Amino acid sequence: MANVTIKILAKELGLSTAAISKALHDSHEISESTKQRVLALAKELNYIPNPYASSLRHRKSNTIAVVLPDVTDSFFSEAINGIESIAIEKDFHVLLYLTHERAQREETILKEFKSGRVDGIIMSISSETTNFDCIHDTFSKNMPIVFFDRICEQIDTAKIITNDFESGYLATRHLIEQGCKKITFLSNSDSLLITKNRKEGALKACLENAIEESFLHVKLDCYANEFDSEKIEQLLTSEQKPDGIVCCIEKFTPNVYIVCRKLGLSIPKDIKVLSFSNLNTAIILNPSLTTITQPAFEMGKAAATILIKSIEKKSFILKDETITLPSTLFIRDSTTN
Amino acid sequence: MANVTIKILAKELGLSTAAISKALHDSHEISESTKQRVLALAKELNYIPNPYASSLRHRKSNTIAVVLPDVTDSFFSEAINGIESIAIEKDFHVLLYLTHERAQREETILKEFKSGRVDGIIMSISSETTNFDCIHDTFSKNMPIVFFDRICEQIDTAKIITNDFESGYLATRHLIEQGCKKITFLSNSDSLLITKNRKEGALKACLENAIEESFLHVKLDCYANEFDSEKIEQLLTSEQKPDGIVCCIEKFTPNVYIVCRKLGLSIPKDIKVLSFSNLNTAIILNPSLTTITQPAFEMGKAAATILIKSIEKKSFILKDETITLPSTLFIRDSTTN
DNA sequence: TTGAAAGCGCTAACAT
DNA sequence: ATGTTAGCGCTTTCAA
Repeated sequence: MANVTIKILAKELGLSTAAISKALHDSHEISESTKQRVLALAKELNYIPNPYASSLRHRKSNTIAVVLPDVTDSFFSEAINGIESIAIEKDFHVLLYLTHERAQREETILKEFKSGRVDGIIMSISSETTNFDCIHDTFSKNMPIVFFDRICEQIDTAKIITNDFESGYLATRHLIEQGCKKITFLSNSDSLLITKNRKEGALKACLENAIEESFLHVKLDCYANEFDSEKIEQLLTSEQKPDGIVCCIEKFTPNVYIVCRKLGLSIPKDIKVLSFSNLNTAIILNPSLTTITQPAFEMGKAAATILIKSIEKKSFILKDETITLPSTLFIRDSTTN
Repeated sequence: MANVTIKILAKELGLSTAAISKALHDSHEISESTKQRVLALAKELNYIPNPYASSLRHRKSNTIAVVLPDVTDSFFSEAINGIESIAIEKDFHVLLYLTHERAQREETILKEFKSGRVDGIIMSISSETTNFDCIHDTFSKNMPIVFFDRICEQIDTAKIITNDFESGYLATRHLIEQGCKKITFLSNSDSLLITKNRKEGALKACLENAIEESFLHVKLDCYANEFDSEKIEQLLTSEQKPDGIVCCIEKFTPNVYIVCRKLGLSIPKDIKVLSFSNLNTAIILNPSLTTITQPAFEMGKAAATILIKSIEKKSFILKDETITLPSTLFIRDSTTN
């Protein structure tokens, strides 16, 4: 691979490597005629520049890292589409790293970025992450980071989020309007800001309707499926059995549906269920699932746009700035009578 | 970023850069005591090797490319998980490229790989791809490629697939056993081998039951949602209206369900539907969806394992070898009376 | 307009 | 056991 080098072109044309390099970059120092000759030969020999050689010189890799908890979540995979659409446009390459919701993995990944492998990072932190030293450390070493969705408040950089508090509020208010009096918030984390905000929003709706006494916050483990089922079953057979559930993450929905079926609980009659989700099967679930759908693609796009801008123009500095794109509540059968 | 270099360590310790390099690689040429000193300082100064410098020397990037049509498809996102699990283990990095089912994009992406940016490629070709010159070209330049699922027969390399013919056959036989007499195969491509094989399998089942006359092959455009809906509606209101549908790709399912609902067709009573899919919401659809589920994670794992082996040991040459992992038919309500 | 030379950071052959 | 040197492929002064 990559055998045709500038050196070869130079020898072939009786020019210096410097001249070739300049010609290839359309430098004004080089005459039109030589440029033509160089371009022609480059094309003929199928010259392709070695990206690592020029990375080494430039200290720029034209590569960004995308660090995510879970690529099978529809929100994240759509966000990747958004990121990729910009990367392609700006001629950037995308390294994908998955944390699988583990803080430990995240740390290892982030440390590696101090190597200069990437010019910037787009990330959504894991549900476990509580210590931000490592993130802060690589960020403070001049590595641009843009957070999206699961942001890290403590880092003074750009953040792309949705209106989580409001979404939690509207979702819960909707449940209450549909007659729910005992709301449970199925959470994926005790630490994530988005989860906290969604929960706070939910709680506000409960408070406004004086049903905060029965509000429950139940944390499930995103990566222990059977265990989750048990926990849901416990919940739904306990004294505190809710009549309305807000799932913080789409992954919980199948278990909730299945346990309800097993227990003979009808959705939405006995219990109403709603989830944050971007799944396009939501509409054909049984019953169709009311969702809060985030603008995943747009968020990815925004994150990539800002990140790449900050990489390309050093005058553009990532401010501690939060861009909020609104989510949409799609009301479907799982919450309506 | 990446400011601490071997040179700095060398100066600091009064050693040559060569000695540092060897010490860091635990060479037997270096005394234990200096190794200790070097390691200690490296740790203290937080030395992190520049990957591009060593890539340049070694002509090895420890990076693989994953080229996919669509990251939001549950099959592909699970496959990424499998690939990533091996990449992490073997200390490889993963560059993600999406073709969005466009041959043109695929070609551009593949050409770039001649630059030496990656040591190998894992790919699943687009539904449009009919010309393999470009793939062949980069493959013949000594770039290892492993195909999975949507393979390219013409290239003499390793391929990880599932038993597509058999799956198509079993799926269709199942439909016929459930009483279907007019089967339609909703296809995503006219060229993909997997699609052809699935269809052939389906046809075989029809032939065995003498209902091949009514067998239909309808191709939908993966990226034109409304258009697909129309086409499905046409199909379901035509003379040739099937009583059994095999979806080649999960993306078609929502439209099929929705159109059926719109037309007042009951699944499974009036029409039975089945799809190739890895969605874990299949079980809670209305009705729950019968699926052929491919071992996506394992396929990704297998592809990455083989690719990386061929990168690491030059003695291991990718043979034109096909590894077939079996899919599973999960029978659910969408096909049973 | 072109070339010579140095160097990005790391490594490997060949001294010492 | 350690150092010297050259070079991976490309870019960028600076000199011609």
